Amino acid sequence: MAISEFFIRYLQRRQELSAGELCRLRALSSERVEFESGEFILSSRNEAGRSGIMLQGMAARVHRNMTTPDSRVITGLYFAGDFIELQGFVTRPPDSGIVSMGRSSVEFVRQEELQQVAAEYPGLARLFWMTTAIDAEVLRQWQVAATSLRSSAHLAHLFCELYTRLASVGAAQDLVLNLPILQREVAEILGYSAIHVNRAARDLRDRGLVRWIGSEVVILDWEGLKRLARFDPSYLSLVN
Amino acid sequence: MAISEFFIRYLQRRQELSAGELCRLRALSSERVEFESGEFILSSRNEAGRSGIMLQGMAARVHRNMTTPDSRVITGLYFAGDFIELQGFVTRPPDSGIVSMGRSSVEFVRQEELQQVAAEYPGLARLFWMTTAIDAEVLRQWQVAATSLRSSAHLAHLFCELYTRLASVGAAQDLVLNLPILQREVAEILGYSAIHVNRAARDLRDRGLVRWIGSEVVILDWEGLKRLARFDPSYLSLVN
DNA sequence: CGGCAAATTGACACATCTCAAAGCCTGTGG
DNA sequence: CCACAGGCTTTGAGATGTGTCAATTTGCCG
Repeated sequence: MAISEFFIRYLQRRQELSAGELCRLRALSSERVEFESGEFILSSRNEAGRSGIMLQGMAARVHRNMTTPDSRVITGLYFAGDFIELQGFVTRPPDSGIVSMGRSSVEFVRQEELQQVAAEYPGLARLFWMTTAIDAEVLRQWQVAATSLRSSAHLAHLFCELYTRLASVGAAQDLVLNLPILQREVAEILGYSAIHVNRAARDLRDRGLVRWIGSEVVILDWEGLKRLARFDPSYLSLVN
Repeated sequence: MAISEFFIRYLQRRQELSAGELCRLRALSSERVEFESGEFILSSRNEAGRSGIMLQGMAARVHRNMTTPDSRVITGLYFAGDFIELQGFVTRPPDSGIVSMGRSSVEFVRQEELQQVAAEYPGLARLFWMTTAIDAEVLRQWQVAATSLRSSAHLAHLFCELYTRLASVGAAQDLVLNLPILQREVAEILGYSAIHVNRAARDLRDRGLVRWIGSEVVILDWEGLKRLARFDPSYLSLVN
């Protein structure tokens, strides 16, 4: 199947594409796959040598906790338009991978073919490379937030980032997010226990900033939330 | 000045280079600069549009703490052979940058020229891109360690990583590291207070694992240190 | 209605931070 | 060679943040 316009539209969030580049991208062959909640989208082995682009839904990069192997650590989140495992040249431990959070739909491209496109169009190579760099920059900001903010301010920062990212691709609006994610999974992102996430969420509720019921998160006071989280979206490198 | 053989040797740690690639790399022009302890190697503005390769010494990527602006957060360390600010397409806040830890020496290359080389040699483009991905992978592992390990085990993990990285480029041997770094700066890496780093260091000393005096760190029991830190070096993607 | 998983709350233990003080090292000036 | 000053390290005590365990409540789904 030909590659979807999603892919192209999301690339254009970051950089203008020439006519030749557009044409070459449209000639890529791809395969769309739907995933159920909790399924592995790409395992650490990445046997098929594939890269993926999120079309719908949400996915997380999970690692095994080093001391309690039954719990996990999440080091990245991916939404519509985000690349996943684009590179494929990093050796990863056998217990990390990309997991679908809720239902999701992913478009796969063979890595060889991407490398081929990158070789033909240096501008696209640069764009793919930039994607990896932005992913790393988001992680850096997570680390800065983790050491700078605690409890509810830290959770507020996550909500600010997620709303900004989702709104930028039209997957959220009017200060409402749909996050198919449990408190336990938020804990795996922030490095807290699930119970502490619950307390942080209660604090945001008590302050009248956020209402979080089930998978629906409603931001009641965007300015107040940003202020508490000291949120500055520039690290997301969004053009709009 | 022509580019140093350091650069080339360190690239070959990660991937074989063809004769053509070697030739093209040797034609790059570069400039070597020495830095004193604490000097900024690259500011967030990166005005000169330069990338750097560490030749000697140590550097850290620092960010401003979000709540206490006089303290910092360190999200990356760079040693001989490591690229710094290779990409240059990520917008960073004005308070982050690369700082020399102790004296260091850096080789600068103009980013345009690197992009040019990457456009001519897709294999090199892939290699540069891989460098960014490995940098991110190290940060992911830091995050996993930060949520999995505490206190002395966390510090032990840092020592294991640093010794492995430094030994792989010949900048450390016989279980001795020379780290021009204060306890306060280790705290900025691990996300602890300096006092807590001191207590963690005392614990490692009491266990007979590490002796850390001034800038000299001696690993007394490598196997024991690795066991405590649950260290697995595969995330560093080192070939040797 | 029953059953299960998740969310919520409380009590307590442990990890880590902050503040304060003392000890140590090193460079400087007499 | 000594005295001193300053910054770093070390240690202690108390405050705060966060984890664990247990119990209850809520919400969803059969």
